[in-house]
Amino acid sequence: MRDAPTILHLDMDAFFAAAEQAAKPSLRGKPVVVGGLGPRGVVSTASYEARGFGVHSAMSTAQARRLCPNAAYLTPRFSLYRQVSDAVMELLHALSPLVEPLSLDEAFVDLEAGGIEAGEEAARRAGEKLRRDIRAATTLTGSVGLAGSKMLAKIASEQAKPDGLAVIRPGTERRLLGPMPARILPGVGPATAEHLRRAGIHTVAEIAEAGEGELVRLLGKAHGTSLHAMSTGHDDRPVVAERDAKSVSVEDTFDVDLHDRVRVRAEVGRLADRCVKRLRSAGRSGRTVVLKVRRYDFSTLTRSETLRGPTDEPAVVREAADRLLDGVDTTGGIRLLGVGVSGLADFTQEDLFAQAASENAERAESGSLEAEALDVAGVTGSQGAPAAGRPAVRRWLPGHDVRHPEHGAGWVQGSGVGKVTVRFERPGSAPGRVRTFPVDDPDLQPSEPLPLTGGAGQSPAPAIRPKSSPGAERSGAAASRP
DNA sequence: TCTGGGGTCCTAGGACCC
DNA sequence: TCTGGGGTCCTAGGACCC
Repeated sequence: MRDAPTILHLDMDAFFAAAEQAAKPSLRGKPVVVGGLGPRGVVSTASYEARGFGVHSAMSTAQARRLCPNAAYLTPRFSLYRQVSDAVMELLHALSPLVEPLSLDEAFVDLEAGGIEAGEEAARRAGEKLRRDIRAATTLTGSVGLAGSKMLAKIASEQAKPDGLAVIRPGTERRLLGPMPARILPGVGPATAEHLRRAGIHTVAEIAEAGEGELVRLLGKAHGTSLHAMSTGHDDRPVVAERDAKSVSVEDTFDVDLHDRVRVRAEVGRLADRCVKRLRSAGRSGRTVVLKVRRYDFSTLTRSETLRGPTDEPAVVREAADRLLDGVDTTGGIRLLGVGVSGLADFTQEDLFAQAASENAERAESGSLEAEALDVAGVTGSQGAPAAGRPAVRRWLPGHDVRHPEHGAGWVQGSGVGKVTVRFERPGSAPGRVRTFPVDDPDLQPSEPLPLTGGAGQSPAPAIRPKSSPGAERSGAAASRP
């Protein structure tokens, strides 16, 4: 707890959806939903326009379509979000060396460690300047919360949304928090809220009144003590710079439940390989292999095995996952499979040789954008990956970038019955026109996201990273429907 | 066509060791 | 041959977060 609001929390507004609207002029001012588009997909982010129809994160995409059939439904493009995120994080580091990212679009900053004067006015000035800089560098808006602790800074940014800044003045926290529902405290999810409700506790003030002993009895030692402290406004957690990951995992939900044991085994093998690829690219190895299985009825189980030492060998992880699968009953159908590695270590000496070899192999492989497009979608589903030997049909994922020698840069609006429709526009352009092509048109090529600023001219080459540049003021936000 | 994917932290029980 | 009290590691599950 600090007596000046020197902890800043930044939260970008509707991040994925806003990035898509910035990249696609025809979508500005329109409902946009980013998420999984398959039959079992869920919403990652809904634009504020879509939220007006009741669409929100974690809702099934099928339900979102019922609520808002006219929204643009797009698959996530993490390379774009990472690009924008890097630019934002760079601005945060300009404020202070002590930055704790929570996700691509959210972070804490310790202003005190950045040498910013301890007082409300100085904090406000820093926060407003940050918001201006973010808008200039990315065209996107972010909301800023300022307070004397992490918890309060986060609550403040939530109150500031969208596109605002809020300060919680030290000394006012108990009065402010007291009437709020218990759910606003970090760590109170659906289960804990229900638990508390059954004990007659609904608000933050009631948590404080219940007392630490009662909360520990209700929720356990760790949860109870921390929750009671939070309810009285006490939170001494420091801002800590990014920590090393403790586990790496990949998982796939299938469009249709898997029944064939052979197929299940094959999928586990693929997941193990993908997991190891990620492990290696992070320069890590791990000791415990975890298999995750979700059955047809959504019941979920995990099985794990700890090896004698850390590994980053695909064969070792695959075989461990395979052994774990032996002990799992798959009758009735499998909805999801996952493979993870935990107990991470940095590389051991003998790993280094193998690592160099595998990285060479990976570099040779990484040339294909199509491969990446398939991978990013995480689309396995009923059709699954194309069987070896069969030519892969190009999949045009809604929202992803393409390039055409005549029409230039555009994005996939939809595809089906052998056709793909593309809207030709780019971040700095006016809303563009739609054209239709055969799915196998050789002129149409998948492409990388263009930067949101700086590349607004004719230059076809995407810049490495968008640098601070105001760019042309956007116009024509209310353009024709897609 | 209810319920993604990537993480973190905590709890609890059993094995094993001293 | 009737039973104690740790500590650490491993496994499994659950809650939560974005």
